[in-house]
Amino acid sequence: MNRNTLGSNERLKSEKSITALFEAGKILSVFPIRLIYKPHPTSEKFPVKVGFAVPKKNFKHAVDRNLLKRRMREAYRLNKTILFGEDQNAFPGIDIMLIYQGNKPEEFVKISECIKELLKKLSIRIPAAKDHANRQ
RNA sequence: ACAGCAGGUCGUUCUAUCGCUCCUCGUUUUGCGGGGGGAGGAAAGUCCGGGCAACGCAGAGCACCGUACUGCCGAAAGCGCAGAUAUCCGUGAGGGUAUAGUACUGGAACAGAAAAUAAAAAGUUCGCUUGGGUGUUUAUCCUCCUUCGCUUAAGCCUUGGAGGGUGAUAAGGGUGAAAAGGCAGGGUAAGAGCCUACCGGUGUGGAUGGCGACAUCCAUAGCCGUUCAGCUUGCGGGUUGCAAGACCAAAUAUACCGGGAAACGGGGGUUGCUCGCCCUCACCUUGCUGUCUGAAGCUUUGGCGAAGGACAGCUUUAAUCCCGGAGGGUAGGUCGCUUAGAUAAAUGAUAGAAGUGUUCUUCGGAACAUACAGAACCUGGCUUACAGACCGGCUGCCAUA
RNA sequence: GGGCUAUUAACUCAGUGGUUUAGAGUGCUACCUUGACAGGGUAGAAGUCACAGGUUCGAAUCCAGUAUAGCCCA
Repeated sequence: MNRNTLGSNERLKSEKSITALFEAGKILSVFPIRLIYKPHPTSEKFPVKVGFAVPKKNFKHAVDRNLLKRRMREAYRLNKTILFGEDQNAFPGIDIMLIYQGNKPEEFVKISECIKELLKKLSIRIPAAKDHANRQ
């Protein structure tokens, strides 16, 4: 049974990893959300690490930025099994950053749909990467 | 009741499911379970303060910055409360703004005669005297017209006027943001605080009230100027800030460049400067010269190009040592840090119900909306944003009911 | 989070220590010069001095507020 938790262990926190992610990551985009990911092999129990960002340029007030980050985090928490199924320990390590690109705040339903679509796209790509690694 | 004035308080609530973060207990081990805590009046802007931390710390003077009516509160503040004076807005309840001192120095565009010393362009006046002359230093009046009288006439004399010259004047007019007390009488050729009375204001002395700023009254003096800045005086201020700072861990290479190592000298510390003092031979600041760079753009591809910026030399070389730059490495954790306490940063999401407001209504209800806004060391003020609700005061002219 | 700057013509910058005219270079427009360009010369246009307040007779300038852009820190 799955509790759909999202503790701090599943959060992307290392500044080093984040810098590497922005320099060498690959981009998927479903407006108004952009997803940046980079495979990052690790032996930790929670190999999938995710971060959320809303640019200050588009949203001047901290209230709006917090609201959008909370909605994105909630949408990811409820739908993350789309990416790696029930057992994420069998999954190779990956770093993900979700960035809100629009300049108007959207409702939770719209954000949830976007995140579902993004995670589906990502899950199609990742096994390919895994196979590529196995061939080497 | 309506319209308004100032002040104060509040600024959504409940249920279910799924989550986040901190503390604690138990089990135990990358966790799970129980219990408890988890945004604001402005958390915002960072405009003033205080705590705290690092640097620094014999002393004196100067500079610089801030501030400036009075009393009280306060750790302190450019804060608050209560008041004083002046001025503006409002019918009013009330609200806004300003406030040390003026000995000295400078300024007040344009316009205007003049902008605070002085002078006087137009205007006003031009008197006394038969005349000479005086007023007034030179000069001692000149020209024209009119009129009474005398005379043949020239001319003499008288009245009035115009222009010029000379002297007096700053009242009135006009200019301006601002024109040097107001009004009346006297005075004068015309005028003027030139003189006088009253009023206003200033200084000095006194009385009363008030803790005080100040207010009221009396006497007296001279006859009275605004504003801005410098300046002076009192008071306060070391600088930088929790990304301060302390400890631990991890990692790497010192390659290269520059400067210094004589000690009559140079430099540094002393919170910015000087003296004095101390220390040191690391460097800092300024100036000059030179080189490079330099946006938009132009170009015949050579260059041109404002402001600005950077570097070097003025101060020997090598070894060695020291210092600085540069390069390389690490960029993690704990404390600081909090009865909210995170560190890519929690305080939430979904569904339903209630409350409030607006609109529609078939009076059953329905739809929409529910402000400003999110802690990052703590804290006192200020400022700015804010749907609405409540509380008790006060005011009302044009027409309040 | 904290500490600081700036905003003036299409672009890059002056300016003012309060009033007279908001200027310079480049670019733009027109004309002259040339057989024609470039260059040169002459003339001209172009500004809510970021916004909305206050002080003042008068504000690009002084005062406080708002907005936008940018810089620094371990």
